Amino acid sequence: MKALSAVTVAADRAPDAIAQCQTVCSDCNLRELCVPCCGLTRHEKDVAERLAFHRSRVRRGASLYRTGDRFASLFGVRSGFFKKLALLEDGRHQVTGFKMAGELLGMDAIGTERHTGNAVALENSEVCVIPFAGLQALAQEIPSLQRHFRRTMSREIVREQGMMLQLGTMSAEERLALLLLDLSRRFAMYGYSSTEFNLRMTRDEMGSYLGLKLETVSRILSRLQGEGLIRVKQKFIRILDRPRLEQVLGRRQD
Amino acid sequence: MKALSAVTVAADRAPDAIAQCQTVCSDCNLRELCVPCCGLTRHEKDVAERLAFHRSRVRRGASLYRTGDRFASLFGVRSGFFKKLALLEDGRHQVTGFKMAGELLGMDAIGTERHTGNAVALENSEVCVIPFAGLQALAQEIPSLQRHFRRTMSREIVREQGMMLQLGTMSAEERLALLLLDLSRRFAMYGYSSTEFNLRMTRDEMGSYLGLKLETVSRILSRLQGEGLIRVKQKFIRILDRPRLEQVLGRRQD
DNA sequence: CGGAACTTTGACACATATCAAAGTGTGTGG
DNA sequence: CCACACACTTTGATATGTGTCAAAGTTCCG
Repeated sequence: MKALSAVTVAADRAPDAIAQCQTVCSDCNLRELCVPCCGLTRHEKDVAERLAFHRSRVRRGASLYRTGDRFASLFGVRSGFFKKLALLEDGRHQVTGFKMAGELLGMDAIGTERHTGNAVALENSEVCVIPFAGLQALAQEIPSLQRHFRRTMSREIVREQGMMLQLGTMSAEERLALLLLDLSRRFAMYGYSSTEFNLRMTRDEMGSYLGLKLETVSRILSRLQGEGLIRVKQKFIRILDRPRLEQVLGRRQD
Repeated sequence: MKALSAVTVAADRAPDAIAQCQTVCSDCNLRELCVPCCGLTRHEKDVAERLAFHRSRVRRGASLYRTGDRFASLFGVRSGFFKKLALLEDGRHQVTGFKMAGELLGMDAIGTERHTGNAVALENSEVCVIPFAGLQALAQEIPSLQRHFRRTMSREIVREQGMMLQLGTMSAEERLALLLLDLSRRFAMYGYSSTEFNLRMTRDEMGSYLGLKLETVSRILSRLQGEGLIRVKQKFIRILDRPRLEQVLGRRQD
């Protein structure tokens, strides 16, 4: 895959795997989501030495992986922004999620042999490639890692399923509020501002994710701005009145 | 849990676990979905002897498990019909799927410690209780079982996610066609008629699953009947023109 | 037989999609 | 550096699908 051909920067300054891993993870914003390096004891970290990591750049518009690709690695997003796509049988496709720096990509494929969707960079990005075979071998020896990993994976599945479930019963306004608050929370979690951020996706991509047309997305954003809940200027979003934005989600009692 | 208190019939005629398991599985319609008993070699079956199975009845309207219940067992549906429910934070709930004889229930909880949803019997049913701890121990020793199990689980997740994904972009008519064809396919898979069957769920439950109101479900069924695609009489469904019903799903080209 | 639960159908309201056109921003090549 | 093309966004007018409310019909079961 072209996107993964770039020489890793980390390899230059860190000749052996563990040093590299430490370099990667110490100043890395993957935090608790970085499965192999966090929550391990000294000894376990030694064992982790066997895992070979490397970084890789993905240019805007390039795919990190595609539907049907053999599943070999997980990807930690070090910087940048991705969308996940599902291809429907009839050739159309739908955005199934967004991933930002600090989050893991590729878990959709665990259990199957192949990736079940595409991951496309929405801006020039950098990922940490985590070979799954090595990770699994490691997990055999370190039960805490096994647990951590299973928990992360299932949380991911529950979160995404819950999201999709809810979307089915929500109005367009509720969907937008949910997306904005979700992005806000995640930006905050990884150390960015929770009240101002730039959307990396287009209205069309938001709509695809939320099950709305791009015009509807645009209209609702304008409406939320008109009501003083947010400020919108193209891709820039500022949350002006979080409580009321949360109320949009809260006021559904049937 | 009340629902699981019934004395197992199988235990009476089969004193030891393996004999019981064979009894259960040989005339059981779980087929390839019955994780522990299928695809095992002679030796592996011996190992499987350790797994204690039992059967249990669940009366119409009773819960097999509830949200938050400690996850201890998987359930193979031997006979009957279940709906799965998700409880949304605001107290409302939504049908997330239906399970018929031959299918597995409880996989939603794997990875977490607790069940993430309810399973309610829509008619008097019988399940095969599969203790997960034993299953997992067994899987440690039998790699093929491990694989089989992971594959079954991930297929389940992919199928359900795909379903929910698609629903988001479909019209009411497409949703109904999808549900009818899905049920038809599954009835056929387990040896029942694929062209005539009785729905076990109400219009309201179909609607909850499909993201539609019960009146809409009723109207669409009437419309499909008017067009000669199906015959509807209350809960009875006969598929009259499968090709055209499939076309309802196929004619979505954007 | 009577009541409860479920289903069907109609009239109407409303949210979102569709179609169309103008506006804004961005990158590229001259 | 400008100009042009292209991609994306906004807004309006209108169409359409589904929800809502209401009432009558059906089936089931005590």
